[in-house]
Amino acid sequence: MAKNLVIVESPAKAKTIEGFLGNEFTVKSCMGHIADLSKKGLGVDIQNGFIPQYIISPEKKKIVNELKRLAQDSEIVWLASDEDREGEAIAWHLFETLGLEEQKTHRIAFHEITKSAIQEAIKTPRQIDQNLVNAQQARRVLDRLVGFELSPLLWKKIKPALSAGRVQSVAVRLIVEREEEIRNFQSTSSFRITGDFKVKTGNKTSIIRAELNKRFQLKEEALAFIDKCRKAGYVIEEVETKPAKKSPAPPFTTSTLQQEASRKLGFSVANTMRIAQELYESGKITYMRTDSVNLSGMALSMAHKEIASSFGENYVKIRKFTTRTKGAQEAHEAIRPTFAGDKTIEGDRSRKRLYELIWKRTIASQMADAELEKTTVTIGISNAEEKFIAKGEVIRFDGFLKVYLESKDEEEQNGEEGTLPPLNTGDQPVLAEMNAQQKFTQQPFRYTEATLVKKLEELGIGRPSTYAPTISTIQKREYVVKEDRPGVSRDYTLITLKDDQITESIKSENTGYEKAKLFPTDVGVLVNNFLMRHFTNILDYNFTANVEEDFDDIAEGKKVWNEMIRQFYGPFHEQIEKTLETSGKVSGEKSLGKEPKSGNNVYVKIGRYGPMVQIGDTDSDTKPRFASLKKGQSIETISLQEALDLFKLPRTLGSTGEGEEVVVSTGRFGPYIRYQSAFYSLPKTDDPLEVTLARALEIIHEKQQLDNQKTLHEFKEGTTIIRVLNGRYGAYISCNKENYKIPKGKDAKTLTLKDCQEIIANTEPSKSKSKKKK
DNA sequence: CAGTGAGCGAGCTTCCGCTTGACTT
Repeated sequence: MAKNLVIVESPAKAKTIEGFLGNEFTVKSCMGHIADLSKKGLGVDIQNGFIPQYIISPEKKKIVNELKRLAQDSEIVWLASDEDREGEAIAWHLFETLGLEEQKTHRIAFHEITKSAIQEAIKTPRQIDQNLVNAQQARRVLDRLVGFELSPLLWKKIKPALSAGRVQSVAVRLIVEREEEIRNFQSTSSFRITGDFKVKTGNKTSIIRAELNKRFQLKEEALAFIDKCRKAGYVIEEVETKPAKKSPAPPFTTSTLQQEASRKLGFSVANTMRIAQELYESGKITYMRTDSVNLSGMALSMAHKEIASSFGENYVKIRKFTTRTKGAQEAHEAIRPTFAGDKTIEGDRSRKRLYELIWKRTIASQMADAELEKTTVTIGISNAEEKFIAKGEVIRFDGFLKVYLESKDEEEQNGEEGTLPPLNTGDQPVLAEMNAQQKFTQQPFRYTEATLVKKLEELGIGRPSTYAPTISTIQKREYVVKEDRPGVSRDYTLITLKDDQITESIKSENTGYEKAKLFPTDVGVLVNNFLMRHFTNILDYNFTANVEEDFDDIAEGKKVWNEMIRQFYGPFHEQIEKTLETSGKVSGEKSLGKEPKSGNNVYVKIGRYGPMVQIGDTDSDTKPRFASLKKGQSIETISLQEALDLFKLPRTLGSTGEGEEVVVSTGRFGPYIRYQSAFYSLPKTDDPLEVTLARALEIIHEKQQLDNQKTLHEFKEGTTIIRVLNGRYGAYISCNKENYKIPKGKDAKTLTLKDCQEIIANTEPSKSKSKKKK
């Protein structure tokens, strides 16, 4: 038995470190937090100084028991969780839970997984920093109080199973407000003038494109200008050449990796994290949940060597990047390849692509600046004040551009500049063509998952480990949806001057096309409005930044943690109580008009199961009728006619010879046909409002035939039916809605009734997802 | 996997931040 037990957070890390330390050391991982607040009630004793009620997380019990056993047999236990707030709390929970003794416990930390860093850490152990632990307790308790008091309020006032929290509610707010900006956006247009000029250099003629330094609001102004230009001459008044340089972006953090993988590879943030995890576990990259842009000395020298040997020493420039992110804790290195010499790796396509992205970004970050030459040419017009400006760019030294250039988000994009031929002041270019194109101002951009992460990080909200889960939570709660939306065609005016002829034409362009963008739902808007009205302070974009300052004070011992919580909780809880009393149920109800044939009122609102239409009032003699809105419909935009159309289902199509009714309706999973108490999904090509009895029977027949192919055997035994079915993972036995695996060595095709009964008697039914709850 | 929406009320839902499970219907 080793004399020393080292506990780190991640198993992959444990494996690496074990190799660095001698056989006197056993290295184990605790897999993150081992204890958390109890989920029964608030998990916080509010009456007695907000004392947290911790329990060992059920899924960690096994690990804790093993660590307990190992700790008892060790002379020294080294708590090597990350050096940040959460890591300190993990160390403290380990200390408490494993029943460690102070003399035999050392707290150590390292920011990079290298042999020297770890040996250095072992030489400088310290005690657990209780102030830092208290800062974490304050963070944890605050989040619990906010989440577990706001959410139940929403259940009472809006609908069940909703949620709210310090992070997710702000994420939803950003999306709701962006959508409002877009709805209120008024597009204006102006005319942009470009001129294509013929220039002679030596005996070669080339064309350069220049843009007028003025835009015209009105078509008439643009026309008048162009008309004037028919008689004009042009002269190059100035050629200005300036050197410029471009520098590489810093190495990846979690947030920038998610952004760049989204822009360059089209990955969702969850996908990026899943693949990065695989790369980490197989030892290809360093830890993927980090807010640091720092690279270890070893990484820098590896990068140096790689760049020098691939591109030459003049391409090397070792740089130290500093983090500017709010609240960064920098417990890890930046995300980088473990071995800079591995340009690529084995593995599937997306793993390879993500790895290469990380490799390029890391290498480029240690390469020389690119040196450019920017040229601006000013062309004067003989009969007008305005000037045409042509811009060009030449790369004199490519530097890091040889490897990698960071992509830009939509809002940052502007036109690329090409090269210009050599030009001289006094040259007289000849106009080949001039265009005035009507340009519209661009509406604000909707968030993608990745640009939302970027925004959250700017606001200091959320952590590398929570960006991806937060994005999926707000989608799971159906506050926002990620969707593609087709664009609309828009006409614009184009005026062209060519061969002394002015022509005017109307062209059309596609605008507003959206791919994988985040849109708020009706429920998202309603919940946001409710929270904004009653809990403005929690939804404030600066709320997190403000409480983080308090946490910092606690960490430095300048504030008492539960005193800070008490000051927050008093007014917060009062606001909860007040809202419970004063606010009625909120449904976002909107009147659409009246149903023509009955004269009853038609409403749209949020009900228990989401957005719905209601015909008739609840206090009238007849019961109102209800129908859910379809996917893609919204309270905001639905018309009276669309609302009434929702009541055309269910439709009875008719009956078959056996007197069984065929009914078409729509459910949670789309339109379906019901016949003999069985369900048949309607193909997308069929409209449930139009489908005929004949067509429905055809669909039923097709499905039945498909099922027959699926069924290998069918045995009837009294009332129970035993089937041998072909599933996605091979053949299995189905009986009384339970499924049974067929043992290896038996051929499904030759199974008899007796065989099946034996299998059923001897095997546990497979767990089905639908009934894992007690 | 598929009918819901008034009322009655039991019993359920929920936070953020650390980390990887599991074995497929």
